[in-house]
Amino acid sequence: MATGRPREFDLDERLDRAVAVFWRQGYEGTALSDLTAAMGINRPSLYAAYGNKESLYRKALDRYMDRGAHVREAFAQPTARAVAEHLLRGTVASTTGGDAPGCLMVHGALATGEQAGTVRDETAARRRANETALRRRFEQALLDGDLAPGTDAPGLAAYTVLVWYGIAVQAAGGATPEELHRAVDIAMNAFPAP
Amino acid sequence: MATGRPREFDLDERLDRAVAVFWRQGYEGTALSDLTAAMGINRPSLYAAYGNKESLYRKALDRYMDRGAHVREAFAQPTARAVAEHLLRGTVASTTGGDAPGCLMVHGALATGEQAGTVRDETAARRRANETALRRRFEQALLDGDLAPGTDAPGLAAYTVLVWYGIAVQAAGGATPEELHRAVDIAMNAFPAP
DNA sequence: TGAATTCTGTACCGCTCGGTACGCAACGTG
DNA sequence: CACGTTGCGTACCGAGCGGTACAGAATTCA
Repeated sequence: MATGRPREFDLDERLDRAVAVFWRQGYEGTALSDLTAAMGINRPSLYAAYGNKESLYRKALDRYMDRGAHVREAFAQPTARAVAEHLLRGTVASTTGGDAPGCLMVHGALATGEQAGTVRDETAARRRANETALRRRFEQALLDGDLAPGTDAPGLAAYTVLVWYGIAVQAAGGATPEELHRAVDIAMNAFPAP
Repeated sequence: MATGRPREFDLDERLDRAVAVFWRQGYEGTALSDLTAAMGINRPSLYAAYGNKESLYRKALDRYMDRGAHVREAFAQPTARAVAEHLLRGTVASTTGGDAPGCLMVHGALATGEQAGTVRDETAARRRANETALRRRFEQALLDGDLAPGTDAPGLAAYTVLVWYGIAVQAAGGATPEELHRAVDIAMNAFPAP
């Protein structure tokens, strides 16, 4: 069986560049020509390797979440409070650092036209998945005795992601890490003490 | 002096419909054909009355902020804590009620392509203006003795808008008012007590 | 070396985008 | 009623969109 001409670029490395573009410009603000220019490949190569624009966006979302190391690290923290603080501090860092401001899961496709409805829903579903994971973690903390009995774990999860995504919005608008860390200082006061 | 044929529609009433479309779909997700269909006017009428798409969007932003009664009401509350709580409760109501989910100032143009850069910056500037206004209100509260001396008023303002915009993001993803109110219950714990 | 297979680059497709030219209709004024 | 002025509706514009056909180049296997 013949294998054919080998691909001349690395799939993941070019996908990272696509992530950066979607991150900066959102799904609808990104044209295929933006993607091909940033990725350094031609259009047919893009289609052969990643499928159409929507499919590429989904792959970019996957890649983005896989690379969000601070989220995994956060969930591994020993206490609910540490989980939340690690998450929020890490979010400040990742939304104001390097590639692009903000968070792909927030402004990749927050409000869109009808055509991009499935993309918008998919992005929203991933945000909800974060909340669900956090709620489970907090419910575990309740069982562990790490959170006081009677603590509203779902409410706490809703509150935490809300701050999370609020950070992303403000970062997209040019907020500085210092400013956001001060806000996180205050946000942590809402958390049960220990 | 001759006055010419009178306009056959009400400027503000049709502008409200444009607000609803931008609110639902964002700036880049909204085509002119979406606007003309929703507003019930033809394209040349739209251009004559409101200017081009970008100009219409700005007018929609103005209209949206003018109609955001809960924000004005919030700023008139007697204490800093009441200002914040009124603001957040009102945001929950307005982002999950009637017209469209979320907040135009958040997802009207959060991340965009280069073409819409000025629109994105304009929208971000309005978000910053909210923060500035809130900071001033809190600094006044400090002078009033309503906030304890040494309280971080800018940080508190940054925190409050962060929760504000976080609510908008979650509402856009389909969060219920009950869920968001529970999160606000917790968010208020971060506020200095009285 | 030749056949089969796969990637690359050019050049193109139909469609929709934001924006406008132009002729007609509706008004106030003389 | 004639005129100037303004809004309305149709029909159109160039440009850019997402997506693809096709021919040539690069590779493996027989």
